[in-house]
Amino acid sequence: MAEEELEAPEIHKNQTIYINNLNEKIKLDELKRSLNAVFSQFGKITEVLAFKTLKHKGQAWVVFEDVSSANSALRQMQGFPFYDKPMRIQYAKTKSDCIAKADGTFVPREKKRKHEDRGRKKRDSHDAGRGQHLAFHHGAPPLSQIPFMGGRGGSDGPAPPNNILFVQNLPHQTTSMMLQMLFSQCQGFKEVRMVEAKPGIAFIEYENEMQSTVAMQGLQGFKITDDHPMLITYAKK
DNA sequence: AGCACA
Repeated sequence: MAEEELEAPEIHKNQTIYINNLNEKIKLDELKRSLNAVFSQFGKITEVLAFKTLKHKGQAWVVFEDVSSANSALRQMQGFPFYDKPMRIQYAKTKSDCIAKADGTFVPREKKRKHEDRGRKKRDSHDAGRGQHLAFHHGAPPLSQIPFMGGRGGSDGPAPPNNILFVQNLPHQTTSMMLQMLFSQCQGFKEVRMVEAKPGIAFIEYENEMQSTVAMQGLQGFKITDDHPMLITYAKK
């Protein structure tokens, strides 16, 4: 008895993760860019998918090139506060089309045909247009501004730039000295303020917004410990 | 809650 939760060895892993409990107020385009921003630290992302239909609101699929990336993303970002809601992450149930296409195993699903005419396999061979995906520019993050601070304001969009940054998801043992060492590397650094009453968060002040923005982009998702990628947003004014 | 490939 008393075996510590041995994770079932038979979870069917997938290089695609399925995320739900996402903030539904966020526009799809922004949501996908933010997901790309947070998850690209775990490996190359092939595609991020999200839909706005009723059945699919608040959910997204992030397709990695490797299962190992998906695996660490799943474990490390589980419950990560994202637009003020903890992400719930699982492996996707099925292989993503873009992966199947690269595999050569893609078989176009027929949409609700009553009679399946299985006699016809149109040009099945190995067409599959390989390499038509890789939709994301992971090498050069397009995040001129990382927008997942919709949270408190939600519908009013991302918090406006601020020379003060708000950092969340810090591990408990974080000290202001650690943060100072990290954030003082960026131009314009002024000071770190931690809130004793609230572990896990900090405020980092820069001389101006340009500088705080650079720092945010540079340190977004930085892990002081392995299971706590920091989430940096602009502080509310 | 909700597992798709628009």
